[in-house]
Amino acid sequence: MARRSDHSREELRDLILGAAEQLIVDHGLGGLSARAIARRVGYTPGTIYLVFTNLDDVILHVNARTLDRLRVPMAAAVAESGSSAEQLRRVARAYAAFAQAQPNLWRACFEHRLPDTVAGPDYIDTRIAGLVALIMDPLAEATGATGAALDTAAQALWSGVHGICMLTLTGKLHMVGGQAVAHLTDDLVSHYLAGVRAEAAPTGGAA
Amino acid sequence: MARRSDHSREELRDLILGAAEQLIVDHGLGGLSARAIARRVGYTPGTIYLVFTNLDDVILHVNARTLDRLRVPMAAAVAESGSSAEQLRRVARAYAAFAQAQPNLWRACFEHRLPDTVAGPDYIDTRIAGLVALIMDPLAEATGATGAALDTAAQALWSGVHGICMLTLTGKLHMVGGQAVAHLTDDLVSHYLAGVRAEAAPTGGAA
DNA sequence: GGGCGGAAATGAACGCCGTTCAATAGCGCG
DNA sequence: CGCGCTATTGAACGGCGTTCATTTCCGCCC
Repeated sequence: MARRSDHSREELRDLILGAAEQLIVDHGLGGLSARAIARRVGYTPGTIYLVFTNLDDVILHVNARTLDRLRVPMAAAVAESGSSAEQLRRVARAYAAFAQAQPNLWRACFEHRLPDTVAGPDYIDTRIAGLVALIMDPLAEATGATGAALDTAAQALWSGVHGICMLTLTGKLHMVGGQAVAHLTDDLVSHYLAGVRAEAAPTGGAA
Repeated sequence: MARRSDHSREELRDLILGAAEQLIVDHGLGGLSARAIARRVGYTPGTIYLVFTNLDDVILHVNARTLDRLRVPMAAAVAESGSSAEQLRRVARAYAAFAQAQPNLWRACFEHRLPDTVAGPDYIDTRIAGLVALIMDPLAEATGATGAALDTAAQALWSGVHGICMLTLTGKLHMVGGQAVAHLTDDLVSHYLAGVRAEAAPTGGAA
């Protein structure tokens, strides 16, 4: 044993992340373990700790990858032509579609909890902030909001769509008529935007 | 050892649930273990399995308790006088306030994942459905929606408020201006309702 | 070519976990 | 008083994250 550079440190890193990702895809976060990763890559558990500081570190890097992949369809949704409201509906649908297509990876991003004593790393914060940033321009255009009002709208709408995905995915939305996710996000985005606009151009009358 | 009926089965059940709840409150779901519960109640781990089928069973019963407690302020919020829109804003605030006051218990209800092969028990589904049912009447009144449209509105709004609570609590809402939870839920509820109403009484003009 | 320094990888170890179950210890009854 | 019954134990199994002394091999220098 003790092969020297069967794989470079970089290769080993990718190997481990790939194995971890596959384990999460197949069995969820709960199916991930250092020993399972090691088995998959043909090393021993100890080796993982030469490349990552601990399992949380591995998970966070898998999550970073996932957020990068999630960004692609979301960015595309904003890039396409259409009214700002349509763009926002499309982004929400893209988010929901990703969550449905890769439920275990998506959930890993939001269900993984690290010890209360340690803060999440910047490279995760940055990526999430980057996703939220995608909707700011269309949202400003669709609502006419600026400053703090725009921040509020972004947070409310983003959280709302996120909540729809989460509750739908985990089956914790117990209702008689279960609605399709895209239908729910469309409904939330459309009506929320209409509501903000209605407030901007206040009571009753035309113009 | 082997004390006979120091506690009745029923007392033991409550003892275990109380200990489990306190452990979750103090350290989150991750701080819960059969051994920790046993230590707290002065029994051995094996005893827990005489009363509950496994740890998941314990957690689910703690969650049922939590949902019962969550129901109280929510029901009070609907009972108070005020417009239906105000009632809905109050329910949302009550939900958010509970989530903030008991973050670990609230999160346990939604982050606990049982093996994919087994379905959640009815007594959880029933309780969640009961909570959602609280908002149906005011929502019907506030929006004028009925049937499937009402279901859609309930699911969208409920999920939205839930998402705000979850992302705020887990600190995964990465934005420059972090808004207070109550502000966000008020904003979402108000604007969503306004949007649905605006659609019902369609374009521009008065009446 | 031979040997050596240093680094890569191992694998055993620690203390935790959920869960099971034969063995035991104490109560209630005859 | 002693027996049977059952509530409870505690040891055991396999798995977990993590650490680190030990081993194994590579590349370099002589």
